[in-house]
Amino acid sequence: MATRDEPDISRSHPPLVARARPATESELADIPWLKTLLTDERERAVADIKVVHVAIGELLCRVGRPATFWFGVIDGLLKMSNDSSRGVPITFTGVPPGGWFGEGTVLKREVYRYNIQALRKSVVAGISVETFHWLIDRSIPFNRFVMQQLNERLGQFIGAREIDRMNDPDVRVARSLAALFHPTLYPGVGSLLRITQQELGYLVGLSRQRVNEALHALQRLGLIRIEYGGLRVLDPDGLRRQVE
DNA sequence: ACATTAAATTCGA
DNA sequence: TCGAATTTAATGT
Repeated sequence: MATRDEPDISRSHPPLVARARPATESELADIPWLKTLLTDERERAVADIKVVHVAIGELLCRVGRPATFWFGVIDGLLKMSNDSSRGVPITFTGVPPGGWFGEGTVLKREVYRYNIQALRKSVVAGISVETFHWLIDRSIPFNRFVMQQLNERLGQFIGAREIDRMNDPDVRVARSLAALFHPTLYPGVGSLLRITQQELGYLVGLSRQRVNEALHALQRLGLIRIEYGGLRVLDPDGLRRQVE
């Protein structure tokens, strides 16, 4: 049997909160919704923001834990998976820098309904449920940002169902890339997507080799350009329009 | 699975 | 502190 090329998810849940620290200026600059707030709102939000560094493979939140934070990715890449406890993963979504998540569960003060795992060494920010609601109660731009996230994510999950059902690996990679590269939902991502072929493999559920082939196929179509340690998206719509 | 190449890190002056 | 040497990581076949 070949060496298992999955990240080790067996480590236990460390006290993330204990490791958290306030955000630096440059980290604050990477939080899209912060710019839309009024001065006093921004002050309160900034005071509440906690930043934590998570190691590769580390779990940020787990199904069933009570929601205490609204999370956003500053740097790195997270994998959101909604997998049944035994067996087949249902849905994967990548959360690149600039993406914020958990609003659904935080809004309803429920428990998390998915696992969040760091696909690479990442920097994650979070604000408390209390501050989240405080902002929801008074800032319209903030509401707009959250609503946009919700709406886009809904579309993503619907789209993910289709992707899971497609057999053609090239198309699966294309569509997954299109999902990752979503300017509205992830303003932090430029046209350059820093993701290794290995990571894409985890995300899409294919071997690294097959991903490599698929990427070259997409490059031949002029949709992307392969670069070391990542790739450049040249034609997001073209990726999205790939059909089996 | 293996060979090649890019990038990150170490180390010596 | 610079850059050459070494190690690690990613790619391509």
